[in-house]
Amino acid sequence: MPAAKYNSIKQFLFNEIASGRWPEHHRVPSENELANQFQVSRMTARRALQELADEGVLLRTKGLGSFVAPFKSQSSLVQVQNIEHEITQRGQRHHTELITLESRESDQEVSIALSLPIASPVFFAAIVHYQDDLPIQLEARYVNARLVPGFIEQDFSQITPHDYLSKILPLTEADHLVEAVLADRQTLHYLKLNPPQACLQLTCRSWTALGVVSYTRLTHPGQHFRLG
Amino acid sequence: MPAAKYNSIKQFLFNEIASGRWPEHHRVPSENELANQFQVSRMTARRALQELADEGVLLRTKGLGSFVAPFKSQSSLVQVQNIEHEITQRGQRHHTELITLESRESDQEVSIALSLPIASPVFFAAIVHYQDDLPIQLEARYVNARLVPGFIEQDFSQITPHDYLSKILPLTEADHLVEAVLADRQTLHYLKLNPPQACLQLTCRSWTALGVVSYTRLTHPGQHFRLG
DNA sequence: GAGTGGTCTAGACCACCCC
DNA sequence: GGGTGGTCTAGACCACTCG
Repeated sequence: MPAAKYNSIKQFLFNEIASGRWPEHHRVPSENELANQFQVSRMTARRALQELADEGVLLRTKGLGSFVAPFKSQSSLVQVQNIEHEITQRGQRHHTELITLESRESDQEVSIALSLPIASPVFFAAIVHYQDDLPIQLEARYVNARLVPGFIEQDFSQITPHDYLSKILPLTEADHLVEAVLADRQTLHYLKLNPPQACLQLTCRSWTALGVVSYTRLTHPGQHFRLG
Repeated sequence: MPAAKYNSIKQFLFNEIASGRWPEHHRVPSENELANQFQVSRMTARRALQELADEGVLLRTKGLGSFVAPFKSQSSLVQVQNIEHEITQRGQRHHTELITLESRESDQEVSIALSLPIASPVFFAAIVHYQDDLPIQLEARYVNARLVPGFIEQDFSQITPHDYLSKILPLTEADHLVEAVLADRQTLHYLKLNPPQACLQLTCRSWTALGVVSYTRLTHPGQHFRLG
């Protein structure tokens, strides 16, 4: 089955936004312009714009046009992804320690989570977040390299991965899984804990209209971290 | 401006469902049937069905038709309080073991949680919830005795505390705290675990307009319980 | 007045499902 | 084969915004 025309147009529009060529509040082509450009009827061009508006990517105003919507920040659970904000808002100091940042091929778990074929190019980042001098979060993040090719060139001592992704992409949604786990050897080491140690572990996926952007495991020491 | 036709059709469909005349999985009229019935084009009838499907009210299958979607249960976190519902919905058997049900005087922690003076009359219930034969939740619940005097006379092998409270009171809200803890001796015993064991612990308070009704600690074995 | 998005029409072809 | 939903077309009228 061939790709639907309205979907091609959606992807074109989304790419312009995701690549940064169209910043927030940028005016996007009108229904008629897209209809001419893609040689489709106005109803088909309209559907692409309308669905992106439904997904929160565009804002449309009668008589004015369609515009790139301001990129969303977080909802309640996503605050955990934005731990820097959490910490600084409490008046404490946040800093990070970069453990690794590298290109990998997706294994089975990551492929499933990111909806990619096995051995697809992904980036992996591991970072420890500190609240004052207390290690409070171990972040292990896989990113779809095709959707965010610039990820691996970032300086994650200056910006957190979550902030970086939020700035360049309109993240439309996220799903979360919360569980309690015993810290393994690496976690004990990076979070400077002594066994046995219960940790609160969140597994999150960030979405855009084009698919899953990142798959992240956030691990927190149980005695220093609660989710309200 | 007159009401949009597609909106009138949406409201008609929604009313049939909300009134109970069309139960879950009931087949709703097809696009062509609605188009005839309301004297509109198929595209307009289609829009009504499509938007209701986007909103999760209908499920549509090519070649089959459109059907009333199963009604949503409560939000994810509240499901935890209603673990019986969770378990039975997954097609597994739920039963409970009552450990204790007694009158107490509130200590400092409970007094603060229930907004009561110290040594106020409260009821305390401890219950183990089983999923099939696996202990999956240890419930420790304090209830404001003044607000729910009948609590202590209930048979909690027949009804869960949460169901009982939901039935006699309009619970307006609940707040939750999620943390990871190492199981203590009692928890290990009642949940039949071997140390060391990480547990996901939820602390919840249920409110009505009159004040805090109950203060509950729900403890789940980490390897058998996730929060989605 | 020109352009925009919002609604609507009367057709069309297709893939899918069930009989 | 007949009905369903999924996609698409080439028109139309409207209310709105802006210059």
